[in-house]
Amino acid sequence: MNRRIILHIDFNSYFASVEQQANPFLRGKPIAVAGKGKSSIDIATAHKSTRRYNLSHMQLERTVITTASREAKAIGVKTAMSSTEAKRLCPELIIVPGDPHKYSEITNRFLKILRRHSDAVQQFSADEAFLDLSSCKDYFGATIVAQIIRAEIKRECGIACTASIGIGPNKLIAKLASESIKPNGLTVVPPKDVSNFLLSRKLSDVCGIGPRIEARLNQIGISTMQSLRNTSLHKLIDEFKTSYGHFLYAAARGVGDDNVNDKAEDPKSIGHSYTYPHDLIYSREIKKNLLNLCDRVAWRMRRDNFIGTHLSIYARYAKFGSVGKSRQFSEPMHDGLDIYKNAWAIIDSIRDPNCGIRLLGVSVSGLVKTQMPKSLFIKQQKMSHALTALDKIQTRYGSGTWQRAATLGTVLKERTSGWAYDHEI
DNA sequence: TCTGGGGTCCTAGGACCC
DNA sequence: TCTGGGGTCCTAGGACCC
Repeated sequence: MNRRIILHIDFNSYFASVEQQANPFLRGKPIAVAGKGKSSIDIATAHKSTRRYNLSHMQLERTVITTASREAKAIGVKTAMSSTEAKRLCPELIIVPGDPHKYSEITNRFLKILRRHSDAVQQFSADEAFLDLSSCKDYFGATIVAQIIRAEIKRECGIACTASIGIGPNKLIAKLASESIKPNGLTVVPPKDVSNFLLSRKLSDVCGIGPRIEARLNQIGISTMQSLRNTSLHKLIDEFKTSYGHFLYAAARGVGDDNVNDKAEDPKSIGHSYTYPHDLIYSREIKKNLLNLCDRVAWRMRRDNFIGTHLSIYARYAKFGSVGKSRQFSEPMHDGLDIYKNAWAIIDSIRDPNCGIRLLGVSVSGLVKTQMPKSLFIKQQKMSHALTALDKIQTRYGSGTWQRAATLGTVLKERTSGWAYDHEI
């Protein structure tokens, strides 16, 4: 029988740990990472007056905690808590703006370590991965590998970075195991222990059962893993449809996917969204921020050689209603202005002119990998070099140091030959 | 209890085609 | 013009993950 041994590894307080590793001043202190920092036009004014390691009041208002350090968690600061609430709870909390580049560097280092120990490594998120350790003789052998991995991470990623590890016969059990002891845990659940281990878990511990599903399960009298196991497949399918019903039935029995897919798959969509420090009211400011988002999406598409045909736009209003619309286009998009042109047509058709916009989102899907035409590619390379240089300036001097001319009080007007800037406003 | 930003997958209904 | 079945595409919305 082809029995698998799967390891799941999860960095503890990942972003916060990386920040503490990078800056000894932050070690041992309650810190939290919030927002992405320096990511949009309108954040600029909010950012200028801040000290290096704390977000301004204005930025604080509309960001949530992405990661809390161990010290902050001890005081009750949690992921997804609003920054203002976190600060109220823990006034000495140091809030650090997130730095995705820094984290992806550490993630690459982390994945490199894992690949020394298995050919099949599947990255699950920035700070989580699955490894197929079926080549180990038994669970004891896999446990030794886990200890070596942990020692290597400590040595190569830094003392502040710790990880929890779970080992089990499939991804479902391995992940539940790694989450059962934090931080720095190592939990091994061989097949003979799966049943008892699973019954000791809560419904919401299972990856795939969120708060809504949990509430629905409670409503039909299922509140524990045991009661889920006692429920017939027929009843689960009746309540949750075929695919999800089968998932729940299998999960209750510890049956899950054991295929560690080590091929990095192409993304299905590329998007950006942003919550503005001030609500966007006028068409002009919506346009300039929309163009900025479209530029960022297009930039990533170009960088990774994607074109896309499906565009989704999302807006959240100041009073918390929201609208979303998506549309399929026959002409593939790869340019910021193309995306902007379509995005504005969509948003203009659906938005409520009486409501300020709190959040704007742009996402392109229907992605196809393509080799750009050479002339276009050279042009884009020049543009990409320019943007890289501009990004560096922005990183050094703060957000808003540069922006497209079109977003400086001008709007775009369509001409027969294409799009042009026009001083309409 | 509505507080981000990056994603994924699933379902349902309508339109359209053969 | 109506009726029926099977299939696909498009769009909206919901739920989940970190």
